Formats: sequence, C-alpha cells, structure tokens
Amino acid sequence: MTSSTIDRILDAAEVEFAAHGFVETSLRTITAKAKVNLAAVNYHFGSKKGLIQAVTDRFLGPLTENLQAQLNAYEKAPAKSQGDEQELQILLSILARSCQQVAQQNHHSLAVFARLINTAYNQSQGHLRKHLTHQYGASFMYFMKLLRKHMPPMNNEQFFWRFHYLLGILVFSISSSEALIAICEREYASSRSLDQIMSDIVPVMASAAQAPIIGES
Amino acid sequence: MTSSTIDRILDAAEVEFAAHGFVETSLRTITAKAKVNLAAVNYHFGSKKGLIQAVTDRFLGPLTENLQAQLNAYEKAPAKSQGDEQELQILLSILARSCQQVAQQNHHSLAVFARLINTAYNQSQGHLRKHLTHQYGASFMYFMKLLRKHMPPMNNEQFFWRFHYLLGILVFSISSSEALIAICEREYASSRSLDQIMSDIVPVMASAAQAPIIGES
DNA sequence: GGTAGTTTTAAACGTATGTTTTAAACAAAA
DNA sequence: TTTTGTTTAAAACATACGTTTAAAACTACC
Repeated sequence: MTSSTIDRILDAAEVEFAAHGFVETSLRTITAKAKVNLAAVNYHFGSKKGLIQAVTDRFLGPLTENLQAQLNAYEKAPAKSQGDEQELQILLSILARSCQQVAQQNHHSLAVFARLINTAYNQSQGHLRKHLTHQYGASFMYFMKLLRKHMPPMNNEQFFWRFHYLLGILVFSISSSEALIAICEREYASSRSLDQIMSDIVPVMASAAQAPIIGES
Repeated sequence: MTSSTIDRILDAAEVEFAAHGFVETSLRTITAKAKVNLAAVNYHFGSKKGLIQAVTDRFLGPLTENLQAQLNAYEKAPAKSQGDEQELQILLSILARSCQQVAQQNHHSLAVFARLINTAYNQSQGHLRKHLTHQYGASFMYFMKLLRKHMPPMNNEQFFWRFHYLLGILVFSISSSEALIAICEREYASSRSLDQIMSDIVPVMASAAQAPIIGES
C-alpha cells in the first residue's frame, strides 16, 4: 500500500502523456488525476524527466524480456524453410504481439509508448533517446539481426535506415492512432481497434522490409 | 522592407520549430533570433497558434500548387503501360520531388514541415490537424486517387489506413532525420543528406503500398 | 509640413509551470 | 510510549511563458 502512490502516479502519467503529450501535460494534472499531492512526483521521481523515464522503463523492461522469450521460442522452432516474406511477417508479428501482451498484462498504454519513441527521436538534444538506446539498444539488436536475415542484402548503414523506415510505420501509426481512429469513425462509420492496426501493419512492414536496394552506399 | 519583419519571424520560427518543437520553442527565442520585438509576433500573427499556422501555410501553399502541376504533367504523359510498382514509384517520386523543390526554392525546412504534420496528428485536440485537412485536404485527394489506381483492391477504409501507414514512413523519417543523421555519422562515419533519404524512401513506400490486404473490412 | 495610419518599442500583466520548503502524519522498531 | 525514518500535505518560490498596453517611431499621402 505504501508504493501505491508511485503506481498511481505512473498510471495517471501514462494516460495523460498518451493523451496530450509530455510537454503539454503538467504535473498538477497528473497528481490531481492520481489523487496524490503535487510534491509526490518530485519526491519519488526527482523531477518530471525522471517520471517520463520511469514511465518508459516500466514498459520497455517487460517488453524486452517478453520479446527475448518469444524470439528464443522462435529460434528453437522447426520448419524454417519458409519464404522470406512469411518469415518477416512472423518476426514482425512477434514484435507486435510482444507490444500488445505487455501493454495488456501491465495495463500500459501502447500509444504513450509510441509517442515516447516519437518524441525521443524528434527532440534535437534527445536525452531521452540516449537513455533508451543506452538502456535497451542491445536488447533490440538481436531482433534486428533476425530481421535482417530475410531482407535484401545491404550494408550496415543501409540496414540502419531501412529499419527506421519500418519503425516509422509503427511509431507514426500507433502514436497517431487516437486521431486516426477518430477520423475513421467520423468518415467511414467504422471503428478500428489498436489491435487491428497492429495486425494490419505487419504485412505492410514486411513488404517495406523487402523493397529492393537501389542506390549505392 | 516593411514586411521584412514578418519574413524574419517566419524564417526564425521555422528553424527553431524544426530544432526544438513547437511547445518547447518560446516566442522570445524566435523574436531574439529574428532580431525583432517580442510583441511583433502577436501583432502580425495574432498569437503563437497563428504563427504556427502561418509557417505551415507558407509551405503547404506552394507545395499543393507544385504537386498539382507535376501531377497534371504526369497525367498528360504517354506510355502508361508500365507496372504498378514502377507507376507507384513515379507518383511517390513526384511527391518527394515536390517537397524538395518547394523546400529548396522557398528556403524552407523540410524537417519542420514533417514535424508539423507529426505533431498535428499527435495532438489530441488537434486544432492544427483540422486546419490542415480543411485547407489542403482536397488538394491531396487527387494524389491519393492516382496512388490508389496502382495499389491492391481495397475499400475506402482500408485505403485510408494504408495511406497513413505510408505517410508514417515519410513523416517519421524526415522529422527524425536530424537525430538519425547524427547517429549515422557517429556509428557508420557516413553522412546522408535529406535528399538521399527522400530518394531512398520512394521504393520502400512503393513496396509498402503494394502489400496484400489480408483482413476483412 | 502636417496629419492619419501603420509599425515598432519597452514595459508590464496575469498566469501556469516545475521545484522547494517546512511541518504534519504515519509506520515500524526500541 | 518514545523514537526514528519515511511518506504526505499545504504553501510558497522562482521563473518562464503568451499576451496586452501605451507611447514612440516611422511611412505615406494631402
């Protein structure tokens, strides 16, 4: 019960961050929704930056573990003689499923995570991006290595860019999902869940991953 | 000379917005860099929101004109019996070239434009997104219509999502280009220009556009 | 040259923010 | 029960922001 304050802050912060962004969300809004005193954030997390990183870590920690476990199972599985296209879809599905599982099990918002990645890359000085790559970069290297096996031959730099092009599909779609779903409902009278979007994205990313390399270095 | 104040504000705002985002950039920073009085922004643009929209319009106005002109030339051109893949690449190249041309001719920052689109979709209330779709949505409908001709058959809703998946590649890559280029230089000792990225993206987007539709409605 | 309209300037306003402080409340151990 | 360390509470602090104001400077026209 003593740490319920911390959890309530993290929960409220996640929701508010996902809905309005990091800069636009004030600590007063968060503490009010969490029914917690304003000073609690600075007491438990040191600063607003610390809170943002804590929100990240609470998602990325379980995610990297979950992803690694599923990748291990994937590697041990037999029947690997499928096409690259299908193999890519399997790998990307694993990533998607990992995100969804972690989000569901720990009651996290996928949108806030995507938005966090988004702003991490957009912030020019990017203390957040450095924290993420330093903390979790290695965990994703393994996934990237597996992906690359089924992509056209290219050098490291080309793969770096190609990977981030794929990442763009995921990050933009998820972080904009709220707005896109709203438009979709108004325009086509049809609602689409985040889970559906995650499924839709897989073949699109797989196709993009297989696009031929044209330029040199 | 009388409107040089307006232009200097727009120029400075564009650079600062691209470097640090909209919320993080203060009017005092902008007016200082523009060597203009603080009140000038509110005098000429009404508010900070007005300034942001003005920065948008200064890019999107010429862009839609340029794009429309190039699309007209494309439609009049002969030899349309190429494959869908190639046709998609042509269309996407037109969009990329349009962006580059407008950015270069009018000395605009492509990154700030991408970031603007990005934040427009991420902001939950999204006054900016509404302004953009209301003002320029129709201009891009034509382009989307041409694209769709060479994509797998799908209904309107599916196309809506697919198009935004493609948009994600473009928007994320360009708006994160500063960070990605920096990483690339540090990691691979190789610098990549924004123009190269724009070229690289075309076949990737074309591939993503052609990915098969799997789910129903 | 004087005048009307426009633009620029310097200063202040009001507000919202992250953070700090100081004391009170609480929990657990001696 | 007293004491010790930790957590919460309310208030204030310092600052940065967007915006407004009112006077000065400037421009162009009669």
